Amino acid sequence: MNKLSQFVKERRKSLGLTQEDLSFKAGVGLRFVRDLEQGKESLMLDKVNQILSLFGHELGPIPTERDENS
Amino acid sequence: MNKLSQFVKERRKSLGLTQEDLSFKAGVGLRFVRDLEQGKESLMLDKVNQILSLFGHELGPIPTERDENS
DNA sequence: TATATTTATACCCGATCAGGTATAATAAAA
DNA sequence: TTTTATTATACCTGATCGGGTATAAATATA
Repeated sequence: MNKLSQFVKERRKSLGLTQEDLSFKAGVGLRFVRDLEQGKESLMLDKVNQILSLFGHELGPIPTERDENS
Repeated sequence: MNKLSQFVKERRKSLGLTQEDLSFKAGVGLRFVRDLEQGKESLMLDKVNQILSLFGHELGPIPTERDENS
């Protein structure tokens, strides 16, 4: 479970949507939403963006996680 | 040409690397680097991250570009 | 408890990506 | 200019993603 999957899961729940609801609204398959929330690494960029757009977000390069305790 | 492709192209050049150099260092095919820099939308998430990691970055959800002039 | 809802996992298959190669176009250097 | 290096585009193929479906597990509700 990575940051992306956590982000999606949290946003989805905060909107009171099921995975099925989200897949429908985003126009992707239910299986894709599941793979995403389960932290699958090999996903199509554009499909992920279809989902993130529902949350007003998109994928972009961000500095790699620095260790919090350093 | 989107933000991601611009980011990669700029970072690559700032390091004085050719697309071929980058593809080798990242462990992806040359064709992939080209598709990426050309702004292809349908790319594999993990492959993109292989490249971004060389720049100390990774893909993550960012707020969708708000219009600068509003 | 039992029942319904939601989520997780596994399989099959068409569509498509990534790699490889070749060729063309562009840019840089001599 | 010619030559070289780098980038862009097109084709072919194996591998794999995403959709659909089914089933199981987990969670919530009565």
